Amino acid sequence: MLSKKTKYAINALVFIAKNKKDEPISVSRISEEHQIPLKFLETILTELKNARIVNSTKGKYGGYSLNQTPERIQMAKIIRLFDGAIALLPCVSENFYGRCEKCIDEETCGIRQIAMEIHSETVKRLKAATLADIIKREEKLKK
Amino acid sequence: MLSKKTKYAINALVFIAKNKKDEPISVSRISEEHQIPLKFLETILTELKNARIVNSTKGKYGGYSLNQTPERIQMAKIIRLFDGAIALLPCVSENFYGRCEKCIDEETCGIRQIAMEIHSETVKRLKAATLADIIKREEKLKK
DNA sequence: TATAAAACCTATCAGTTTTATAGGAATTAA
DNA sequence: TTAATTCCTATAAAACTGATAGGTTTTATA
Repeated sequence: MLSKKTKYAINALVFIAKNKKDEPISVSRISEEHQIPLKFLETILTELKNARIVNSTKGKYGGYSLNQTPERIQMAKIIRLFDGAIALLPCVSENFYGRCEKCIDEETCGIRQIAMEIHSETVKRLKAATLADIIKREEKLKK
Repeated sequence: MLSKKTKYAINALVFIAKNKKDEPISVSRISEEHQIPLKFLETILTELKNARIVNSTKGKYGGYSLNQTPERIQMAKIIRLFDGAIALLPCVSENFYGRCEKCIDEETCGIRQIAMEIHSETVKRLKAATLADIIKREEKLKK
């Protein structure tokens, strides 16, 4: 399951992306709109900023805006940033590889093979799921 | 990521299933073979027993054996037993449904639609992944 | 130049979950 | 009777999650 942090991050990004004027959006604005605790959301946006997904404008009338086009912001990246590995097992993870505890032989592990297949399928979909894609889906669903 | 509990459970089940003679297998035997803490493994097998996946024989020379054929024991079930929902979001879970916090409209949520697609694909694979399937895969990989 | 609204910084913390450990009671084959 | 086992109940350390607290710094604008 995705953590609240990841879900809040996705909601915030969708909210920022939907804003057509190119003025930055403040944390307090997103916080009110989505009922996300202000201070918690602040740390989330700081992480997104450190990952160069958004950038910030300081001072009055400041806030956050996207640092990449919505087409380039993939859910795979957001999830990895906040929740870590997407894989079911560390031994099939691309970005957070690790051996399983007490694994006898990775090469002949049956459950590993299954995890690999699920992983590649899931990652493929989470890379296709960009901010732009999500917004397009929502527009379609609203009709 | 799967919890250690789930991984230990799968390892234990594979070990029990591989045993051809139909004598039960003791927890201590699995614990030694797989380096899993004895008492921890005990609680895992108790849960598997409560879920009617294995059954137990008490007393000397007792232990655990499968309560279903390896063809009927699906990884989906084991994972749900120890880790809960397979889905990325509670709102697309079959067995552990719940609304997302602060969700405005489930029907028009874009990330939900993506989570649904990933969920159905993943569950399909985790249902096909039976104990028998895993063992067959391992035999193939050993060649 | 004062003010208000914002990001930025650092620290803390409560609750839950995960991963165990401890010590025995009951059961059963030999 | 003994040894090996499951079964039962309680406890606990460590890590993680979700959040709060109290400011400092920056900047647009009246």
